[in-house]
Amino acid sequence: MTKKILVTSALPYANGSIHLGHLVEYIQTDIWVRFQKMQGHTVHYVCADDTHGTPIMLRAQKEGITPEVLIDAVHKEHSADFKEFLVEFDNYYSTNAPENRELSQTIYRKLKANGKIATKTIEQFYDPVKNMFLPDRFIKGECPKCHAKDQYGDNCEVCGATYNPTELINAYSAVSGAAPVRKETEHYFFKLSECEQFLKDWTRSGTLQGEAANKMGEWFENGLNDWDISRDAPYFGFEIPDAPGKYFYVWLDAPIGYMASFKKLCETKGLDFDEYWKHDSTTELYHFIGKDILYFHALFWPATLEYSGYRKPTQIFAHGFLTVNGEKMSKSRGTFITARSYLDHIKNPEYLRYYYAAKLNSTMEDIDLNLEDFVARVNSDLVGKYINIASRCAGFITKRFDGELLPLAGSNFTATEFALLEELTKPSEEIAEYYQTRDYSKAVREIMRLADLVNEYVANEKPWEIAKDTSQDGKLHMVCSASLRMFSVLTVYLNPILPNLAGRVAKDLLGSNTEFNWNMVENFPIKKINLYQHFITRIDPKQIESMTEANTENLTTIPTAAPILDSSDAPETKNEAEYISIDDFTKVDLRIAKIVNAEHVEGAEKLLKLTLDIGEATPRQVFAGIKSAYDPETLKGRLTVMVVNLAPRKMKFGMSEGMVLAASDARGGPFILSPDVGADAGMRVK
RNA sequence: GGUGAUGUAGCUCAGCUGGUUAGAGCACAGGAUUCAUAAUCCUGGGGUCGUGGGUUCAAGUCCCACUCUCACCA
Repeated sequence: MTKKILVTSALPYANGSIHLGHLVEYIQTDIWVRFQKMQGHTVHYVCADDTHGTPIMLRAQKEGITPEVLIDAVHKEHSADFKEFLVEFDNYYSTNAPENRELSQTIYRKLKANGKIATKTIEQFYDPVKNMFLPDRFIKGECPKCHAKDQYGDNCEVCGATYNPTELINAYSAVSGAAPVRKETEHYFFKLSECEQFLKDWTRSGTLQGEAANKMGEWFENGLNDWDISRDAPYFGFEIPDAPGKYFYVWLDAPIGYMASFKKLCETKGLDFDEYWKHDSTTELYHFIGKDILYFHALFWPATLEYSGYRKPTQIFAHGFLTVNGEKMSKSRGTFITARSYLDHIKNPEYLRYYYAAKLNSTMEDIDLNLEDFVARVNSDLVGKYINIASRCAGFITKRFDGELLPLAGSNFTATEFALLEELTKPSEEIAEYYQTRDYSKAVREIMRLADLVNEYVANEKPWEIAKDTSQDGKLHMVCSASLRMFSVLTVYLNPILPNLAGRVAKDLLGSNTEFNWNMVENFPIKKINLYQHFITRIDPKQIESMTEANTENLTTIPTAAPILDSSDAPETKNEAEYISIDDFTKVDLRIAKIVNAEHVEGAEKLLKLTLDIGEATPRQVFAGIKSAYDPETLKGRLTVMVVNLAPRKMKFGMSEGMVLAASDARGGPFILSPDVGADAGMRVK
């Protein structure tokens, strides 16, 4: 039975590059979509950039451009990244689109007509310099518990305490640095508290994974609060109808972006939008998301849809996070890898698709990208097992039989071949079920087991020996034909994961131009094969090394834009009378210093002991408070900038003969400086 | 702090409703082989299944406590 299916992946925020963590979801979804299409279903896969909100607005300001220009540039970048990773959206749109504005406002009006909107005056922090209300995460200050400086408004990263921004000591705006003031404002709320029964029923109706349903249970126990859906101007987003100066909170219009993207697709492809979104739609709707945004998709979103008269999602598929080498992605370890950086170094996106597939299941467990394992697994499974089958048999067929494969019919093969072919095609339904249930790791496991069987068959039949005896040409032809037919079966199985490779194999080797469908497991249309050429090469571990190195360097040499805020407007509020003269400046003797040694200081919480070569007879010893941000090993051999004529100072751990310069503020740091290429130890900085 | 998930060979992971000597792939060792960009095949070594209790004739598998890691919530 042909189904009509609409699939979405979560909308990436238009304020940063796609990285390997994002890709887990898009690859997971794309594999599923391709699989569904192979089953003959009608599938539409849509997504969009999530473009609204304060961070986008502030970043655009910082860069001196309009938010529209910013999100347009990011849209191009994201689209290119997805395309190269073979994530095949039917439409990749933007939440800042007319369709989304209209849908958001329509939905709001329906919610309001249904009595689900309330207003309430609340008190919020306000930045008197920037004249804007501040979200919690834009307020920083001293932790009321442990007195750590520069903590966010909601919790302390040092002691883990949680609190309200009002409790912060010496709170300041992360935007302007000014002390925030309390200010009243009227906000609009979605009365989620009235949706509890509906949501309880909905979440129990098989729409969520077991773990996700448990999580929902927790939320229900705590009781549902009304959801604040408005933000005050200035805000980059859509205005709320009949509420001047009030904008939809980004999380209201973001999921509606799924609908908007599909609506746009309907216009270009002539589809019926209502068929997919009307309240009693019989089509299927699936959202792939990360477990971090389950709250929005399993509570707000279905409630929004229900009370504005639309259909609800059929199912929500939440996945876990990505770790790299067992740890959270880290810029200092070089494991915060963008999609682009991966492409630059590893080139082949399908290796990552394969590895993710080999790790993914239907749960919300985190998956780990172990880079060594990645290399081993891709090289051994794809090159050593799968493609090797074609590689070791195709040559005989081309050289001895003019590329002709023996047809499946008749008595061309013995019971052995038929039995093995049967062995390969028999798990077709099982593998399909694994794909269907997003248990890709089991699918991959099974497919590789089959690849092992084929290699074993080839080893047993020894075509290279048969080939020596021309009287056995018939057998040689049979063994190689059978192997290649088995290879084609594996190719069909792997197609959702490796669409490009499978497509090239089908076209360039097996001479088939047919679109893949699942039935080709049984009868792949091959008549004559073409000359075998290598399709894929092994990953050299050095590529991994250079990738992590490049990403480590990125952090220290290029001041990559922190994904969040900016306080560069702050200087305009400072007193400009405090100029210094050039003479004042030249009093500071800055030199390029080579870090010849760096080590931990026993007993010191923040210090590293650096040995700095500035061209003097004996290197300087300097203690620098950069332990929190740097591993000493990574510093050795680097060039940086030091103040040479700072009065030496006796510290608890020894003399410090100068200081190294480093940048930091509320957004992070310290980041030490690096000179441009060409500078060398001892050069004066002026 | 509360809640949830997780902890099985060097690495990545399977182990369903408890049942013979705990599995796979990779890595490692030995052998075979040479068609295949050193791939393939066979054999083998390697785990007190996070820790400690308990239930049971029998527990990696159920219960309790503790602990590690991750996440969410306040």
